[in-house]
Amino acid sequence: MGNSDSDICHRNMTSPTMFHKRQAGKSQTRKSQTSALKSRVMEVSLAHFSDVGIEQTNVGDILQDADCSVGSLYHHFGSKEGIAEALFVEGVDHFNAGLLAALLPRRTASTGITAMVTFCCEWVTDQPQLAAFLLSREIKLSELARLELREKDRAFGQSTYDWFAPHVKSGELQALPTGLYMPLICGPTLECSRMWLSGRSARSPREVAAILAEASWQSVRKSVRKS
Amino acid sequence: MGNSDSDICHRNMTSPTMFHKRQAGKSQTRKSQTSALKSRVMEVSLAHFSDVGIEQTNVGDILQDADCSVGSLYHHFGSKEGIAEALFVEGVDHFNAGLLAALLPRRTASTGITAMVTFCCEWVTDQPQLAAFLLSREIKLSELARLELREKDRAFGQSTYDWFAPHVKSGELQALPTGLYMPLICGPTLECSRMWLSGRSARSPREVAAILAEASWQSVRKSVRKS
DNA sequence: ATTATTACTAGAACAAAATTCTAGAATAGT
DNA sequence: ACTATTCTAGAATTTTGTTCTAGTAATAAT
Repeated sequence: MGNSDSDICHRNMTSPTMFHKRQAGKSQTRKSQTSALKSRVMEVSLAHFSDVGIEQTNVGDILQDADCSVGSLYHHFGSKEGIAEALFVEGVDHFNAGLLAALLPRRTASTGITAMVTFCCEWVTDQPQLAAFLLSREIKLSELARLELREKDRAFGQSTYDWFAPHVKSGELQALPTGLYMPLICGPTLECSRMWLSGRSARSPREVAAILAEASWQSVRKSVRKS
Repeated sequence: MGNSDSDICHRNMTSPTMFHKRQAGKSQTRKSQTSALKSRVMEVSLAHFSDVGIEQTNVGDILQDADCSVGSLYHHFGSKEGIAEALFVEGVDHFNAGLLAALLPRRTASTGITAMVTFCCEWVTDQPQLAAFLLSREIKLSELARLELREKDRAFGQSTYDWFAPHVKSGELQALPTGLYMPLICGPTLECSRMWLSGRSARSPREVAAILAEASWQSVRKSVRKS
């Protein structure tokens, strides 16, 4: 008798709605339900994406794990790639903001470089899933997102350069093409991160942060050397 | 009149063969036809993969561009990922071999490091498609290929370490955890490569090779400094 | 030389997965 | 109260990767 309600469902029932509200929850406002749904989808998707990649992740799993309907998902994100895109933009924002927050307060070149490298290492080690996803770069961004990202990138580059410039002028840092500071300072760290995230290395970025910071500093400082 | 042969084709024709031989070519040996087909598929696939990624590439396009049938493709590669896997292994072999060939003959630490960085820059600049594909790392390798790759990786790491060891002992290079030499030496270069390949930077790796080489050298040399 | 075996090619058929479509419910705006 | 908009739902469709069956060329075996 308990299963009566599933028995009476009509074959080929066309009306998709009857009693929804998957969340029996105490009728929160629709707005908050919606945003909860969106972040649930993003959270679940990130787990899948960073685990098996975007391609191997199937929408059905996301739907199930996030307890979301097809309609809702496509309404909010447009496509599977759309979810990836949202995650990507959010991740980049978070990382950039953190890095700037770590860098800008530093008053000397060497503490600034150290802060950058250390922040990278901490960030990657603390949120390996997001890091793996961002570094994987298997995302096909939409034209819109691409532009948005490029602008963010530009602004970020500008901010860091504004910090660098005085130290270059004062002779602490080498004068280099603008686009080379980031690769030189963060390149080794990112490479270590990739290796750790993909299991090719056992040492987490955090564990080697000090070495990386020192090496990066040596690579961009302007120094007088013996020999 | 010319189109008669397409008119007489039966509806629901079940026999798939009639007059094959897509290549009207002067009946080369089957063996060479086959290997030509395989490399055509790989070439075409690389172009697509590096352009839009593996996921976004669809098998139909590869089939068409390489003038290959579904059957042949799956006979030779097993799946879309199979093509990617073949490309990946081939690419890694080529890169590793080239790097070792550039490194091993060098007799001093500084010329060796310079040779490594320079080689990376040249290689990436010379074959941007393959480089972009290898660096994207969106390939889901089979268990078999994964093991094969890990072994190659190990052997490669060993070879480079054998070259480094004497220079570490002699005090020219810093003593570092084994896994850190590659990231420190090639990290900045790879980061620059990624930026150039994805259009975020205008300067090709080759153009900045000298700067990168010097910086990497400074980051791993053992030096006595003023200040 | 003839037959058996194997490697390869071909494309229709199939299956699985992404996305669209239709429609109803909740909310906001007037 | 009514209209417009946003959101949810899932069936229906489309797209796309892969399998299957069948045939051909080349090679090995007898």
